[in-house]
Amino acid sequence: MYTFADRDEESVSLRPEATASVCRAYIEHGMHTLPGSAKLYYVGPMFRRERPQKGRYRQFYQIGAEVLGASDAPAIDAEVLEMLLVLFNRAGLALTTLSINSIGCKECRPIYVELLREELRKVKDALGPDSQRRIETNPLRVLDSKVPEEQPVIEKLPRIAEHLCSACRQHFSELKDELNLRHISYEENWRLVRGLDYYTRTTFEVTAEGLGSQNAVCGGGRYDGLVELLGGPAGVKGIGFAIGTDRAILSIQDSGKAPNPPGLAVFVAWMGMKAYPAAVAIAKKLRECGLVVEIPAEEMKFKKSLGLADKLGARYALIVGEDEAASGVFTLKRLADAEQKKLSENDLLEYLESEKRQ
RNA sequence: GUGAGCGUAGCUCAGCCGGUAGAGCAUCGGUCUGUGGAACCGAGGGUCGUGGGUUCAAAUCCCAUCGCUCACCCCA
Repeated sequence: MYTFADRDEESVSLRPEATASVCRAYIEHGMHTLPGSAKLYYVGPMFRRERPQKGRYRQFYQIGAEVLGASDAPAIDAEVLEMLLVLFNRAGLALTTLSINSIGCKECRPIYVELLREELRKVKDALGPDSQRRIETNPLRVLDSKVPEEQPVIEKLPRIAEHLCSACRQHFSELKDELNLRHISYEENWRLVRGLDYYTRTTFEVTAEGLGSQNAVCGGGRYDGLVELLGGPAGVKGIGFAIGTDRAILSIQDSGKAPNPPGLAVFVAWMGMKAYPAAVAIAKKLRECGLVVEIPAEEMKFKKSLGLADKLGARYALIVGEDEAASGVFTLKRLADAEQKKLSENDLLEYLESEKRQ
């Protein structure tokens, strides 16, 4: 979290994420009295202080969703993941991998963490300085070390899946059943952890291609203890995710599947000042139909006009010369295949209206 | 916070051991006065990130500074 003093010496902090904020809103608005689980989402800018790198900016954007309520049914976790993957799919974010893990609860995790710490101490000499430090501060973090030399050592460490209590073990097992029910493919990653104590059980992450070393586009998990920790009612469970919007966009762009923005539909190629009034009039009517229209502000040579229409990526050129202005019959040219037809104003509007829907 | 790399035309970049800045693409005009994409010809566009230093002379060498990129750290 980035905290600093502003001009009035007031201490200001920039929010690094929104889950806690959502929990506070849940508490403040008494949402535990709402029927069923509260299903919430947010979109907004967040801030971090670290040096920027690819897909990791000091001001970044997150899209998040949270489910809060009395139930911690595995089906809720699975539904959250289902929604997330549907969203990615619709957005054209392909080649993603969903990793899941369970990090236990306040009963079983501390026991595992101690065990892990003891095992880490035995192999301390094989680890780098960062990991050595983390043995005491946050042993779980050693698991996501990227140092190549440490990998064989880490692979031999005790795994949390083998040390979950029976309730957590069952929850994780049921989660996998629920995911299968929804035909969601995933891989288990026993090294996927969260650093803070209020995180429980399910953790997950979605990674995508084209992002360098920062390849997670979404992270999330269960945080059954957080609402109570923040002063809310006991027994409220929660799960949610946050999408790194900047990274998701980078990955979509990289895959070349970005949807095309609505392009220029009609370029009004007019010739001669006698045709100009008719051109302006029809351009206005086309715009009223919701079409994106470009009309040159100054007279230009006809060849140049069509050339400009092409360069601007217009789908159609509407030709308005003296003949058209006099007869009221326009010439519409489709630029992709050079096919053109003559249409009265009404026919033109009708034709473009039907084209628009395709 | 740590490490590495990079700032030259709108974009991508070249510019060897210092000698007053270049290409491709893009833009604009012409060949071409009612039918686009091509080709050819021509034009415009730069305090070489900024400040200082060395030198007869600095885009080039030195120092500082700002910005950007990638990675580490961190990841609530």
